[in-house]
Amino acid sequence: MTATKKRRREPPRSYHHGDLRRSLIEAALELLAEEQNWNFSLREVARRARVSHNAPYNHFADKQQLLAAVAASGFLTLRDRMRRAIEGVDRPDAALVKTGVVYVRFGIENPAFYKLMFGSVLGSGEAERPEDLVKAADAAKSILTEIIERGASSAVFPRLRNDPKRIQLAALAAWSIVHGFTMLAIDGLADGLPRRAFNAAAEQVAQTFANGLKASPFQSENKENTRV
Amino acid sequence: MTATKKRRREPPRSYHHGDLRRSLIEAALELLAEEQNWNFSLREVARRARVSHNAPYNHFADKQQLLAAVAASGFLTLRDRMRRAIEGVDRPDAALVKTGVVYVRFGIENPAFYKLMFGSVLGSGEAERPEDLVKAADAAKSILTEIIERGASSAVFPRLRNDPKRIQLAALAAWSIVHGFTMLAIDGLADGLPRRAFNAAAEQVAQTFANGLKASPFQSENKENTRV
DNA sequence: CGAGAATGTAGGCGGTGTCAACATAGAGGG
DNA sequence: CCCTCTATGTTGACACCGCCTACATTCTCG
Repeated sequence: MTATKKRRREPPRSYHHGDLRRSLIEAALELLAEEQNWNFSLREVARRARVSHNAPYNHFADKQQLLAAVAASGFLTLRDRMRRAIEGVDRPDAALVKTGVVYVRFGIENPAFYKLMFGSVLGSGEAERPEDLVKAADAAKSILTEIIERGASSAVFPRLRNDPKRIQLAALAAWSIVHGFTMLAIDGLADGLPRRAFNAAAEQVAQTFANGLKASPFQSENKENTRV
Repeated sequence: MTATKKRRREPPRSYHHGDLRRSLIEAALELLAEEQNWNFSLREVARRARVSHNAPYNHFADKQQLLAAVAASGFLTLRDRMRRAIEGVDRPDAALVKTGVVYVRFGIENPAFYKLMFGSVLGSGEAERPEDLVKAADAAKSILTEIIERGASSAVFPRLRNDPKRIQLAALAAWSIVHGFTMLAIDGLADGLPRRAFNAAAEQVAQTFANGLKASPFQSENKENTRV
């Protein structure tokens, strides 16, 4: 163990690498940031990690698995950022807004990374999706869910009044709008905006959503005005 | 011209193909549907079109451009479906809901296709994005915008009261929530749902959104409760 | 300390994207 | 009507890729 730690701080000399798995993920992240897509070759990743073109196969079954690991790491850092953003924020509505803003900003600042997180999942009918990735995504989602649960049980979001089904739907809707907005912003399809006003717009979107949950349940037409 | 038409209905015999560009797009669509991803090779596309592996380069600068053309075609058929869904529907709120439902269904039924539409756009800082693709996406968006404009000018969506900025934002928010919901549904991240209830959930989401626009502007806290 | 599991390297195979050189077909002016 | 020009296909080649098998080195732990 001490040997491993040592190897990680001095330039990896020896035959064995120490923590190649992590290095590969980091190299992939570099390439992702540089080229803004994930068409880079697995061999190039290996080169960056100063390792033969076949070494990665000891850690990942194929390229797809590497990308999935990168994606998973993305969900985890996103979760951490959201978590840090709401430290010490007590009011659930304020927390929800902060979370949304941080989320959108993360996506806009790391467009390729963000797209990879959702894009690499594809193909997978359902089961092919690596468990780590699903877990990481759930971890990120759970931040939203927790906030909404908190608001529901403390009467800040009276519309949800502790109905677990409504809470789930509210979380899903929250994620939907924030995710959709982020994707459109990344793709430059949000033309209506003054180009630099993304932060403000993101805050408005998040704010509006929170307000929707705060409003007391009054509407008549549809019994399911639970969220949005 | 008549010669061209003839060649398109009998098995393409001659040296020249007639409408290879379209054939390539169709072949790519087939592969996309079969493999549920766009990792198929350009050469395979050429094979399906019964053409040498280099013929595509007479119509597309590279593989990316082919994919972009496929994506553009996707936006156009999506637009058509939405348009057909609201034929004869007069009330803007009802039209908005129908549009949303059709949109989500399209995404869920053609997950890889839908993801390609948004996924292939990447990399492009802004200008690399082929103009055709941008146009097609705008054409799809314009359906939403038109409905919302109609509702705004006919007082069905009083919150927007003909403020063009609010209308733009409302359209963007509408697209955001529908797009986000679709993506999450595709990725199976909408666990809260009974698995088959997507249609119902989609309708609820759309309905709620429309309701949000219909409600009269009453909220106090934030002057910008324009949408959602 | 010695065997076996982990983890690395070397080399090869079929396939890929793209380029360059050449072939054929259709269109339009002499 | 022919003859050239251009659009569109074809063939061949190159470097590179993903992934496989075989082999080498190191680590672990009984």
